[in-house]
Amino acid sequence: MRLASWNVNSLKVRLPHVLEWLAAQQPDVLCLQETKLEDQHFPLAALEEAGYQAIYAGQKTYNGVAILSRHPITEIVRGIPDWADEQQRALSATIQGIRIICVYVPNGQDVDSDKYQYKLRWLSALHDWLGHELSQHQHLAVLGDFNIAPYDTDVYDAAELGQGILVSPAERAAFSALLELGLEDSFSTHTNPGQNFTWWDYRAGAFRRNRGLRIDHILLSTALAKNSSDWQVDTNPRKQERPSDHAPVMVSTN
DNA sequence: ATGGCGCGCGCAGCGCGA
Repeated sequence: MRLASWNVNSLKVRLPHVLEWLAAQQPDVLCLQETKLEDQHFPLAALEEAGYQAIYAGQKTYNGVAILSRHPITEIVRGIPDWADEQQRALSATIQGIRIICVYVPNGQDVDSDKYQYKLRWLSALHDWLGHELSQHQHLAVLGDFNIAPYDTDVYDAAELGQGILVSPAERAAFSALLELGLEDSFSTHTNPGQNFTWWDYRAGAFRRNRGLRIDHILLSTALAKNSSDWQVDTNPRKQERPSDHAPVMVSTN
């Protein structure tokens, strides 16, 4: 199974890129974030034409997540169970025996903001939920935009970013706590040392200068990680006209 | 070099992302 994740920053605008990427890479599963579409506007027909089933939890203007799959999708759950959240940031389902969890972790805006506190609460709720899910599903994958760069090697300039959002100690501790549940960061498992960014600011030529961050992740349960291989980030979509600011990431499992 | 880009909304300019 090839599992992938991509923050598309508007599925309406990025649909041609998504269709092109699906045709080129043929993932079994693609988790999307920031679809920014209400469910009645989801481009289901075009994706089905491309050979993908889809489930989605969207809202107007902001957020929104979806899971595309070439295989049957069952046990669909919207949001984090028993945790009230008006923002559409989580969607899960079982595909080919793998529990797939698609997440769009809040950005946080600034460490002094209410949005940052919401981000930490959201991560805590995610932690508790994943603990339960891991007790139910041996083969589990969490894919998405985590808005956390786990290590200084995951940022273009650690000194410049300081202890702001995306790299603050509390966010990194929350990320580590997810791994301690029994999840492996598939990047760490398979990639040689070096920078493999997944996001670059639209401004100031950040992509051209490779001033990016690694904030999109694929976490695999121990049993699933054992037979996984080939973590990749595909920077080709980021080079196109009107790209998403994120690049898709993917990993293979058996 | 976070004032600089790109998105949605909605028709001007703002909130937001990371």
